[in-house]
Amino acid sequence: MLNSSNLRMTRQRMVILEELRKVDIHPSADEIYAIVRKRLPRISLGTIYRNLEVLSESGEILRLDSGSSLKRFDGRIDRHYHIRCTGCDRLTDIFCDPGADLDAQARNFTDFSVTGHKLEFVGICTDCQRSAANTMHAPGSVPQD
Amino acid sequence: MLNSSNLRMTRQRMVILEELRKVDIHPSADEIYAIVRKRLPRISLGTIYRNLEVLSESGEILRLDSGSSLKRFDGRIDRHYHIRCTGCDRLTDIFCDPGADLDAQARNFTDFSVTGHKLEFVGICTDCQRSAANTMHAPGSVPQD
DNA sequence: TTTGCTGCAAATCCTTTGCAGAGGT
DNA sequence: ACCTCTGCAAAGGATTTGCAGCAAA
Repeated sequence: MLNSSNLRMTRQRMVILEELRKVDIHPSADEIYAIVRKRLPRISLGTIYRNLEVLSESGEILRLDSGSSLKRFDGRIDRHYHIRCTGCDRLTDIFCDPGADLDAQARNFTDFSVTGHKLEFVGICTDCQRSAANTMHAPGSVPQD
Repeated sequence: MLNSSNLRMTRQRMVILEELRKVDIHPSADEIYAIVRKRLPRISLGTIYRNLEVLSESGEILRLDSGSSLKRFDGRIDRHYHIRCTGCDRLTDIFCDPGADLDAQARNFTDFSVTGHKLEFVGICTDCQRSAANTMHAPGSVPQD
């Protein structure tokens, strides 16, 4: 999969990927650093970050807690969800409630005491749809799905 | 609501709350700083952060992108969700699929082109349930819900 | 041989904190 | 008056980046 671009499977990249596939603790970059250092004592944290970036870009691993890195705040405290635009990172309210019994369903699959969930939709806002259409296609052929 | 604790409604806190209720852009701390500074030019970023903390603790506003602040990585890329323990922040896989048509439902409530969603459950893991029980109750009376 | 990758260290970004004085209640 | 809150500035933690040498292909 890496071969597709001009990416190289270096020893460091290999070990990071192997170790990440071994564990189920969903480690942070720092934890991965600690784990990988047992096999490659001279690896640097920068290399860890750069490879996690490459590997998640190429789909070999998942980056959790994604979306924008900075916290956002909402003056509305009534129950609603959000949808984030992958183009401009804008966050918009969405007042649907598709997950009425999400928690109840989850309880069948875990021994956690389930107290709630966080659900955020991802999509492309109308502005970004428009500018993508203008840049890449003849106007009017807006990609819908 | 603030009156409940020994909290004071200062001018700064007031303005932050007012401005946050006016906008729908879900601003970051920095954006709130910029907005509020128009009315209170001498306010500091530290004050913004401290008040956002107080206001979200007391339920006046919502803090989005919550959970742990550091990114985590997953070597499994097959479709699955996660559940995070509010006690120890541990992240665990959960292989249920309650949201088969979440995206489809969301499409009825937005003009975004919906491409997906991020769903994370929240709960208390068995370890933390146990230690809470040991600390706060007689053993055996584990709080279930 | 080419050029992507590495280690190192400095830089950057976002957020938190210590302190002495200001201001709610 | 009491004690929380403020502005300021410095510290903190996580992540990114510039650079010269190294090593996949």
